[in-house]
Amino acid sequence: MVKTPTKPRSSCPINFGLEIFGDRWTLLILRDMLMVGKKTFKEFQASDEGIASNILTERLQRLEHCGLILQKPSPSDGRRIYYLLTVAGRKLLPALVELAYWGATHDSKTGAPKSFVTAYEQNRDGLLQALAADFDPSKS
Amino acid sequence: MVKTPTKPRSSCPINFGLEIFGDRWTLLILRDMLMVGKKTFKEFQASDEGIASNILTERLQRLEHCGLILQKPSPSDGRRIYYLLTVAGRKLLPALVELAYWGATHDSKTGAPKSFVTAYEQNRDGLLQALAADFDPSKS
DNA sequence: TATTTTACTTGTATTTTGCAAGTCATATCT
DNA sequence: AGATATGACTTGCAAAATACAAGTAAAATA
Repeated sequence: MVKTPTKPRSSCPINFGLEIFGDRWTLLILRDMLMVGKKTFKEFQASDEGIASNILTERLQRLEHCGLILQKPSPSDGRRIYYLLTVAGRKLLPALVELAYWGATHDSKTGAPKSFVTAYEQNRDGLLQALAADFDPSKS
Repeated sequence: MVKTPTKPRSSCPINFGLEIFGDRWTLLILRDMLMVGKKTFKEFQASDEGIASNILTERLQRLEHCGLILQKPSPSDGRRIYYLLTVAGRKLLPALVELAYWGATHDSKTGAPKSFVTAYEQNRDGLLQALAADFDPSKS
């Protein structure tokens, strides 16, 4: 059941984002797509955080509904669906990178690699471009 | 009742942030502090989204618990508590700005001022510095 | 002293989430 | 071809989070 779009609480641009991914799971899916290159249900399910399948289904549908991702069946395997980012979805990369940098520099037990922090601090633009190029779905 | 910190789902730096503000309300409070300059319970409650008082109380306590904000009683009015950002909290500004820019450029009905989008596109660093200076709690 | 303001607290109904198990179409193995 | 496995869901139910309305207490103002 796809959630019928409800009236936004405000016209704030941050609230606009929160109404799409203001929960504990959606941003993790976008992270997996934007920064890890994951594409399938199985791959998202396999992430460390352990999302439940019903939640994953609901979030993927919502993201598609909101125009951040789209489905494309695998040409080689009829069971497999590729979830790919739209242009709007890909534009979230800078926000995700900022969140990742904040977490990497404020969590004393972070698992983020030092290389990420260094890359951000020395050449943010280069990091963004490299990540954008790595996981560009137009190359899949 | 302050939520006792539970074991993180993963060591991902994005997940670290989500466990603090991965809900529909917390980031709005941080927005109000970082970009609007709000400081009191009453001011947060007055925001367009209409947060319930019990939720606001719980979120303020959680943010304090996580070290993103702290309380300081008003010197002039004993009823009033100022909620101020810590250094860690202030460092979330770039992430908030990215989210705001994304929302401003992807919501066709956005209430974000054109000047914000222009300022971001022409001089992101300048915008960040201006916002940081405007709402620096060390000046309150 | 009486009223108002600020920051909560309490209670209850509703909604969302988490977990386990099951379904179903497609694919692979023997 | 038949049996088994895989990928993407669906269902049912308990637990937790959220929304809404109302009430409380300390401090300030009239």
